Amino acid sequence: MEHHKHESTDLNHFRERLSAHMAKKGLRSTDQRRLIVETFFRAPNHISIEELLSDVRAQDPKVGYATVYRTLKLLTECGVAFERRFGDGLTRYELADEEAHHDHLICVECGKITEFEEPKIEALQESIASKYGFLLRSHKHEMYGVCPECQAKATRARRASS
Amino acid sequence: MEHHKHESTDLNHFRERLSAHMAKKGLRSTDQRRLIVETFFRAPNHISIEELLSDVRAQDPKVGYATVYRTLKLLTECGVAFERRFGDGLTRYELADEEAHHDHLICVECGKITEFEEPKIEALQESIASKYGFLLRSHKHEMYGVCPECQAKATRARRASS
DNA sequence: CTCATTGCAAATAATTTGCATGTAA
DNA sequence: TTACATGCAAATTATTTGCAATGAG
Repeated sequence: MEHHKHESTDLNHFRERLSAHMAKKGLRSTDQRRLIVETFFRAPNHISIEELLSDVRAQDPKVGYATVYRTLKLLTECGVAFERRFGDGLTRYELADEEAHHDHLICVECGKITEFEEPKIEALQESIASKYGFLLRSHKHEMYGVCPECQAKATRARRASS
Repeated sequence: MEHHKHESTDLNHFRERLSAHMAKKGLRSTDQRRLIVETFFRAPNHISIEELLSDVRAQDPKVGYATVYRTLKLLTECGVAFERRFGDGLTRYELADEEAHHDHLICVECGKITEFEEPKIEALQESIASKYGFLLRSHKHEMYGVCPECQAKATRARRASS
């Protein structure tokens, strides 16, 4: 069940946000940037630089590492992408889709990432932030545990060894 | 308001958890390990390896980088410490104090970290985990925003420039 | 005695940067 | 034509590892 992030998302909104940011900063639209951005939009969620680079190189083998890093930093700065760091040592990126905001359940055994949404938590967050006088910009909520499959696997292993 | 993590915490509980883990794995108790562990217990929360190393070296200048890394990894493995990665590129450690569990509000301007606790969110997390069949181990909940001081600063700056 | 541990330095890994060359605007 | 952008390789940063010497049990 590979899921792609654009299914229900208005990408033009993000394209415009990026153009606005680039215009304001006097940055230029290049073949590489367009390719990287559109590839990112089409990619599965939580993509790493490595994975994205290899998708990009499938279309244009000459694109360099640094350009992907620089472009993703650009997307992060203008609020089109979020950086995420789960337990493995790499940074992953996702579309900054505030509307359909989701958080993450991460299996500590197999690394599988499950997304969830809980409006009640979102509401509580706002009330906590205002209690401390914070102006909320974004958040990260990650829950670590053992997924059903790995629990079953562990049970089976225990049974076999006894 | 520097606050230290041992004020209300039963450190012996953690010392025992560590000994048990070390006994089970046949690991040895050395001067360096004891020094690093006790220094960590006394340190302010969210300490980085660098900071911890410098505290440790104030007591014994010969202790090496690698030993601190190795010892903190040990503490993490046996559930005495948690690793945390906020926005800056370094790993910070905190006591795995599940009882007085707190989450974090991080100021995106000045980096200040404020801790908060919200039992209602903890409860909701359990219900979400069980909905997906996950066995919950731990979680991270970080909210990013602008702290009251930085909001005031921004307002002042705006006023000055107009 | 034996094998884990240490400190050091070298090795990795992820990310960033300097620079000569290319190219939007 | 004028900066900004690119690709490459070298530099940086955080962390890990190999190894000879040390020390715990």
